[in-house]
Amino acid sequence: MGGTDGVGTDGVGRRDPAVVGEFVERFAAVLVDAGFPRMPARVFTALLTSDSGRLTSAELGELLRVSPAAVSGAVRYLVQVDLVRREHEPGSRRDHYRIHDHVWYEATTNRDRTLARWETGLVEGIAALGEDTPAGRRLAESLEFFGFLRVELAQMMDRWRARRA
Amino acid sequence: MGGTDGVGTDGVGRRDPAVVGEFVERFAAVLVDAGFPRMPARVFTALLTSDSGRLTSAELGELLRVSPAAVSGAVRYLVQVDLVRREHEPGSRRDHYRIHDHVWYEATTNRDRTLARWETGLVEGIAALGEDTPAGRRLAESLEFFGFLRVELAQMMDRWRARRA
DNA sequence: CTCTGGTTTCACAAATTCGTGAAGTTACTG
DNA sequence: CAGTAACTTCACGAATTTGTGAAACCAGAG
Repeated sequence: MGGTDGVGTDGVGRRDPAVVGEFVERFAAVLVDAGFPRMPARVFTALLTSDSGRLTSAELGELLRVSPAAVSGAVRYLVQVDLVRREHEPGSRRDHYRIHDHVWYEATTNRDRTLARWETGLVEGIAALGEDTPAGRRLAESLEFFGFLRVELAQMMDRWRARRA
Repeated sequence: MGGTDGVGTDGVGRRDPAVVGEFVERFAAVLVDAGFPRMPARVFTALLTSDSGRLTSAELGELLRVSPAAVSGAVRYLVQVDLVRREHEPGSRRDHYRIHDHVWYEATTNRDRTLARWETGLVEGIAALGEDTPAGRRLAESLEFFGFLRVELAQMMDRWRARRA
């Protein structure tokens, strides 16, 4: 452990590990009851609150007091959903995990994928119910809403990018 | 059971219960791995696919093959998060549960509440980390993003309302 | 005021999820 | 070509969640 990064004193050095740790737990809890699995939520928050935005598996384990196996699983999930990138440091054995520079941008993109699944689901539903039935029409309206949402979200993210430039 | 509503033949009467039931399960599954608790997801989908958009506890139980207790719990959750309204039919013992006319509008409003919690969480985090640190700045940016998102979502919903009129 | 249909609450059992320890893999190092 | 550090996978035990049956509870009807 180099002690140069995220865990110990970094930059300004006014970081109180106890306070930060407590915050990590609180914020992770919020994510959890928004539907996040617990361990990924904790790892994600740990990364979010690291100055470098980039920690090794070992550092995460130490920070959160969990086994390497737990870190491994959580990280797999986060990479899967594109909130975290694995960085392979060519010439070292340690993997680093970096939170995306603009995480929330990525997160929104994921939302898009979920939305798409909902839409195909709804299309099936409309077929099953018949589009001329009240229920069918309700589903059709839902479908339309999601289409609308998808377009709007894309435009919204464009605006956000513009604003950040 | 009156047999007039949602469950049996309604309106056009071309509804195949087996097919619909299968769809309910599939779509509920999609909702589940978007973070929904299972039973609420099933009840919600059942309501979504009923022609009347309004079913009794008993009808839901029969439709989904679950106990009254399970329905009770699921419905409590759905009312809690404002996706379903309880209707008390003055002069009868049966409660009816109605899906909101424009469910997704309501759902978005809820999202707003969640967003607010995230924001307060982030404010705490910035305090814990110091706003002059890299991590603090990352959190601050996140906070700004969520603020942006909240405003944009509101405007978006206005546009949707407009479009539907 | 009692009877009865309907819903909710409670304690428990079943199923799932979660995290650990230990063994297994992979790939730098000497 | 070992030796070893780091990560991953696997099987298991613990804890949480989920749904059920049964009893309690409420409210309308006779």
